[in-house]
Amino acid sequence: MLAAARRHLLLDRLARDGRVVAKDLAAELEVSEDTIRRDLRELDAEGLAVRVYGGALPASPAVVDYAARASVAPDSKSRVAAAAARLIVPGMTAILDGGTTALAVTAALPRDLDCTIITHSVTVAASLLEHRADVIVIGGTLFKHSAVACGARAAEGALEVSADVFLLGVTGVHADAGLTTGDADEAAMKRTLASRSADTYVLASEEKIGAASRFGVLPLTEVTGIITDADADSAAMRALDAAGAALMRAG
Amino acid sequence: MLAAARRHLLLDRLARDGRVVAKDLAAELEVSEDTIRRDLRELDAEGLAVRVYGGALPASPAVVDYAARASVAPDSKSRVAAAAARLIVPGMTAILDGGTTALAVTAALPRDLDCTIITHSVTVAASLLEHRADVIVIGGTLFKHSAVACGARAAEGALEVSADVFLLGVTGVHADAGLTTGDADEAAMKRTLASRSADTYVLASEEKIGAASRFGVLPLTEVTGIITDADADSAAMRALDAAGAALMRAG
DNA sequence: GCAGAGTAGGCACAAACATGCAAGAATGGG
DNA sequence: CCCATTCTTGCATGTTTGTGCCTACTCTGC
Repeated sequence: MLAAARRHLLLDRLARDGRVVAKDLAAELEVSEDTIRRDLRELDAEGLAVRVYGGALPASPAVVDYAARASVAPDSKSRVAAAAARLIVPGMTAILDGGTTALAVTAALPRDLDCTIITHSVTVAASLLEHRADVIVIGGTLFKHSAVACGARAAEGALEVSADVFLLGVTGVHADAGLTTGDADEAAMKRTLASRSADTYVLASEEKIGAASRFGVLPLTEVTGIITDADADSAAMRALDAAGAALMRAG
Repeated sequence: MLAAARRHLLLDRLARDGRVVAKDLAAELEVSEDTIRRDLRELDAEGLAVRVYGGALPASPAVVDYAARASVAPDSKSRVAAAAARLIVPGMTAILDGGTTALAVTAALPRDLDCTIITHSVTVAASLLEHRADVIVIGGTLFKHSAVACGARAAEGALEVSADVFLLGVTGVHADAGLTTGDADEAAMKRTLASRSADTYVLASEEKIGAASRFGVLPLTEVTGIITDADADSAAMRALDAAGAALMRAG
């Protein structure tokens, strides 16, 4: 194997796996670890990778985190996100809400999926840069707490789009209070987005079930489904079920 | 798992969950608690986390990026960015372009500065989340290469704003070709933004001087100033000076 | 102020490392 | 076509780094 081709492969692996282990690659390419180490040292010198003890990491920290996340046991948030990501199929147009669970959806979304994602969250948009999906950003005044565009201009922008599915993030899913969040403006924005989509699914990781915040977004029965991995036998889940919520099992 | 990747993961968890418990992470990553504790101790020493009894908490963001900045020599880009950031004074409304140099401006901007920043870049908007500044995002179709909103909707959004100063990023600053960039749509967007601002300054780090790209943005003489730290005696800089460009020394 | 969890420092071992060297392959001029 | 030069690779070397375990100490909640 040519040395240059090997370097190229190392960079490929860095991009794909988010890391390279000198020992493993040496075994795989049937060269000595010294050779791999030398390659990595040079890639580091060129700024294309970062040499670390045991191998190398990509020069871009974002890729590292992506890979690190994928290598550990998924928590409630990522299980819900993975289930939600499966709802987005090729050719579809989806609206993605802001918040950490929506961000987890972008991480769970296949990078080569051909679809259109509409979002009012700058962090969600930024994390979709590495994806093939078309991204449409809804602008407006940035609400710092959850990194989403809000206000009159954002609401106006939301009215100009429409989608097949809306993945809605909330802070509380409660049998009596319904779907709630912590900010009035944000609640209005979420309502507007829901009205622009054929279907709406709620991203409800464990800690949201049974919780309620100050501002109502929608009644439980106004959404297509509530994606959660909370224990179906818990009191809060039974209450939701009794209230007519369309609970969907994640993971 | 590579030790360096584990550190990354710890930082990621700190950012996501707001805390790290040594015992839990040791179990999750299948290493001893000692190892996690050592990692946390080092992150603390680097100022990237704060060690507490039982685990660690995130360091204040201000300290974190001070630590990050201190570890690298300021390059041309950050010198230009620092000079540009000084143009933004309290009470001002500034438009920030996309690109890595504009991103460096956000890093150079004091976190407690009271101002309004308008941007069509999602990465710039995301990095302003920790700042006191009001942020207005211009939405539209995301142009992945430079992480900015482009297209008809973005142009429309740009026409609705106005500002005191526009910090313009380009890929080429050339005596004959003027200010240029690599995409036609982006060039048009930059022109529109310039028309909405009283003053326009160009972020021209070293490597841009004397370079030219395919699409023209503006003639050299149409901007208020060109901020650069390139050698004033170089041929390219002399040519720019002769062409009537208002060169401003950075650093 | 006591019990139990958490911690730092020391120790030992294994893995990973840089370095120098020599053999072999590729390259380039004569 | 051949010889000199350069580049690459693998190996042996002594060194450094990361890790787990142990012990003595410290912190926290009751």
